[in-house]
Amino acid sequence: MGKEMSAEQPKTRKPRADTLRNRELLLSAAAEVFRGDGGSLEAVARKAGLGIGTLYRHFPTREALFQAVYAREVEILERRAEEDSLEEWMREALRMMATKRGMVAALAPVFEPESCFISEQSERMRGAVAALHARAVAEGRVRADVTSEDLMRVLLGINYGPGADPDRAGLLLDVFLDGLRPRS
Amino acid sequence: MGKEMSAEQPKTRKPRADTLRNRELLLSAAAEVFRGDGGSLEAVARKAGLGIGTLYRHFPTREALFQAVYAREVEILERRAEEDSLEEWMREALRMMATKRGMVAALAPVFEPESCFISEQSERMRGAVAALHARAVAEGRVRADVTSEDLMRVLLGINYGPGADPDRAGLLLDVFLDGLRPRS
DNA sequence: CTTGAAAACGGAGGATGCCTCCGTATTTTA
DNA sequence: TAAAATACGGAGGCATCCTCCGTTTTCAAG
Repeated sequence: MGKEMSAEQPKTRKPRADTLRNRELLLSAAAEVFRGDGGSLEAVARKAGLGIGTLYRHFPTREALFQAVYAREVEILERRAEEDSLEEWMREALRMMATKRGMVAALAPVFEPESCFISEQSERMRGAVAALHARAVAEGRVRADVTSEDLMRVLLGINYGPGADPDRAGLLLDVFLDGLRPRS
Repeated sequence: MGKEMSAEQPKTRKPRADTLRNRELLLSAAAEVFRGDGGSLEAVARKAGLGIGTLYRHFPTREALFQAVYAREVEILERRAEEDSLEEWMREALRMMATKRGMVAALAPVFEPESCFISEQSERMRGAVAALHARAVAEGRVRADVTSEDLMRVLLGINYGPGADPDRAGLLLDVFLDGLRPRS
């Protein structure tokens, strides 16, 4: 808080090339390893052809890695939120999550309910849901006492909760959405 | 299948006293350790003042231990299933689960979606839900395409899924139950 | 191009947890 | 009380986590 007064341009070096390259390597390795349900962090580093230390420097925690892998998909969802209806969108999200189910298992070891991966960076995702939710509420299409975060909860719960079955998730979402309509 | 023909009384010894005592010690230690979210099996054995080997002999797997701790609560639910309505019962189950949320986190490390703790021994719990569900379907009070196992999934999902919030679970269940009524 | 310092890499190693195995101790039965 | 049955304890092999620091790579100033 003392030395650097000026904005932020003067003292920044260009980011090193290997850093960016390795980050990419790690992300794709992680996606592949985690897809197989239950890979270790060391396995990720190995598959990327990098040291374990490098992995930890890029992604200090399990969650950080997970979120980074997910980032791109979230962006897509974010974009779709502008044209889809709430129901369409939730179904789309459902499909997307189904393909990555294994990651949660891999994530589980250090899972803390508090700093859950819903929060933090995926603020953007919540933003997308919030927007859709607000619209739907304004149009009187959904109950007002259910929050957009509740929607996330249900989505994640039927996908990743204990005993979740991707084949049933669609139907369960249908039921929930039915119940979501304002009381008649 | 060859030697012992008669029922099961003749060749059974009396169960050893230490076995029963230790089983109790382990169960209460487990309940306490797991409540604190994220305890190790070795911590359980330590708190019980017993060797890790003893723990494993009593409860060969994480799930076995978890289920044993839960057994009593399940019995209660089983009993209530005979007098409660489906909705009342699910709310009761909700309350019960809320108190034990940490255990799922502790269970997670070896979590296999397949041999999930829903299945296996807690067959009885599923039986209870199944009975309630069958009754409700017969009376035309719920959609027939949702199975009793789906009900468990939702219950567990909104309680233990990522981002679950015990304070919201009740409302979410309400919504789901609303949607569960047959399409008009 | 050279060069030195900033930045990043690699992986050894300490810590912890899982689970098995078997020598020792306890309990039961005769 | 002694033999047989049963249970106990915890060392040890293996896997993973994560940190720490000596070595290597990259950048940019001269």
